[in-house]
Amino acid sequence: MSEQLELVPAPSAATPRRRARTPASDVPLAEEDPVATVLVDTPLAHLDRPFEYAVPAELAQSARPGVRVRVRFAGRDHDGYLLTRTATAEHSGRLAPLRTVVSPEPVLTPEVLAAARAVADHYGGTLADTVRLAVPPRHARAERSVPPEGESGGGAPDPAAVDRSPEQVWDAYPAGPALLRRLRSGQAPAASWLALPGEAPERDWPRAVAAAVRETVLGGRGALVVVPDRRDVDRVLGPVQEAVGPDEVVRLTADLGPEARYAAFLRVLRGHAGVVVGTRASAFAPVRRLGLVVCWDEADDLHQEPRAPYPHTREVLRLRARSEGAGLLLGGFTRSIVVQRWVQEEAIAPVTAGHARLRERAPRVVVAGEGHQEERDAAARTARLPGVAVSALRAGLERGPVLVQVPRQGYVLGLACQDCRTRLRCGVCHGPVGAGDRREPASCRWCGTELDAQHPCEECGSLRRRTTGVGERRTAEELGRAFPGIRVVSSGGDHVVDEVDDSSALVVATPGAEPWCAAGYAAVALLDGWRLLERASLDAAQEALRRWCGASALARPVTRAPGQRREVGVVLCGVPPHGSVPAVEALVRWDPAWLAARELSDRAELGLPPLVRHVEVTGPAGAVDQAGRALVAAGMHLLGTLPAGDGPSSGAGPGQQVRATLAQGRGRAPEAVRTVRADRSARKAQDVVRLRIDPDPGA
DNA sequence: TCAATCCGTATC
DNA sequence: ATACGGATTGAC
Repeated sequence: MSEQLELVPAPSAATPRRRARTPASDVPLAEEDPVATVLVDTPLAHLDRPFEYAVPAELAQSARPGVRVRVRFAGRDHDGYLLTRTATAEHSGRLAPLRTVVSPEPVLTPEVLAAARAVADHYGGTLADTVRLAVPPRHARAERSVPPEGESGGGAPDPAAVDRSPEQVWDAYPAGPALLRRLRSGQAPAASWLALPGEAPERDWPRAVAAAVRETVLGGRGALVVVPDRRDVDRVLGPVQEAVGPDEVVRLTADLGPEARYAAFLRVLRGHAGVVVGTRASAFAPVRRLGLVVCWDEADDLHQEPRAPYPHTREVLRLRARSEGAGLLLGGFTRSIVVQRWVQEEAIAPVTAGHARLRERAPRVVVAGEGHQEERDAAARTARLPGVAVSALRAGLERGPVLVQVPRQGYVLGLACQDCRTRLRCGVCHGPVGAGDRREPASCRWCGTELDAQHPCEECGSLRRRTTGVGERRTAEELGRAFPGIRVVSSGGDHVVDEVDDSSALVVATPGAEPWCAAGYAAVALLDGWRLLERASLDAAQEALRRWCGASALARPVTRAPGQRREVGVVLCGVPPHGSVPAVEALVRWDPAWLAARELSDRAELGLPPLVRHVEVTGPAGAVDQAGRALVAAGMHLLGTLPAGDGPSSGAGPGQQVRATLAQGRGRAPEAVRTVRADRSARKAQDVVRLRIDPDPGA
């Protein structure tokens, strides 16, 4: 027994012996530039600066700027990026050697590094966090499968091979031709483009994007197109490939999976493809000689990155365009308040259609309950599907598919009495009772008290209930009955339908899940408008208009013989008369810039974001309070603190989730946020606190 | 007076 | 997470 213990010493016997640290002098170092500055991948905000390492001779060739390396840092191995090679060190102590060069691929290009720096600075975040968003995870097999630089394919496209579309898509916009000229000639125009609705497929927005990309590529530069989701990528990809040749374009989305995603990244990095079409993660793609960045539907909150430092696509692209001398095209059917501000400051130029052209293209919008014949019909205003909508849909169905937009997803389901239809109220505080979805128990939206199953209706005493605010599936069933014999297509949530053909069908969809229809919908009904308008968000009006316009723009292009009355294209249901609701008025007049300008001036008067940079702090009350104080000390001022998150609240203790909003005062927001982040990380604060600068109000 | 231990801070 | 330096403590 004892003999065995001696032969095989217990592990503990070995531990007291200090592991010999290899001094840098032991290893022969690179003769030229033996010092490397390394961006160490650590989440610690107070260590957000490059560190210097010695370059062993055997890594002298492979340790080039931009490569991934492994280094010993704080007693542990960390990943990092080699930033520079220098002859002498700034650091006075002894330098640890680089452990390995993970891959000789210089994945962090100087341009992307500069962009990441600018983004990190703008958002008061760390460079390491930002680079993590910019460079996809390595995949060794993909590295072998993509041909090396300069080999096969690639190169500039042959201008003669590129099809010149007979259609001049941008002629509809007075500033359009100049925009294309400047992209072609290597300049850096910046534009807010309000896309025309009701265009035929050969000149709709994907074609316009493709045309702008083509001019850029023909001018010898690359382009980057960022859209909100996968479906939009699919819609843009074809026209762009047609415009510049299929080999010149890559699709860069997270849903490709790690290998395909890294392979696509490498095709861009190694210069095989000069054009990228992707979702927000592709905003940092290392496109060479970047000449154009496009952000489509820039007001969609999918462009807001949910990971620190929470950059917004339009801001990443603006910073990239500025540092790389590229053109900037921010497009959509509507315009965000942020972009409206840039337009008014003349930082970017508006690219919009003339009035005549717009009048010709915009769908005819009717607000249910405002028609003469319905003036006295109270039911028309309150009915879910008023008579005007039914007749517009019925007429449309004779010519093709019709679209019904139902704003359900993500909104609270209400409960009402089955017998008298009175809205159910909380027994404790009289707040509205509802549930996020059918599986969730119903609770009060104000105080969180769960609904007592025995709580009788306040009006009639009944215990029977029905849900209000019906989901798009049930709406589909109901409408199916109202239009017997018609095919019903339902799209939303986990069953999104990408496209429908031009045959008659009743298409019921939630906002953002509307199937694309190449021929255009023969009619569009927007239901339950109040549901969008009543969202408890600063930008409810803007967001409502964005969703209405998004669906309305899918309506069939207006074709009308001279003198003939325009058909009803869009029926908006469930809103108060439009004179009093700006978002409704903006839809009817198809004037998104007007609403954006109005919202912007409202906020200017109140000193609200985005005119003043602001910081949102979310987390446990105690930690948020502490961070808030630090921000106030750094010159910000507190606008307010609200309970955060849905569902039953857990009382008012320090652990309660809250959200504080602060506005920039004398101090600069990024520095203030950086300081708080560094401070928290140095103190090893354990609470999860999220600090966001200028977050999208919808996200 | 010196070693063992604790604590705060930097991490190359 | 460690590792290190300086301060503190405690035994002689």
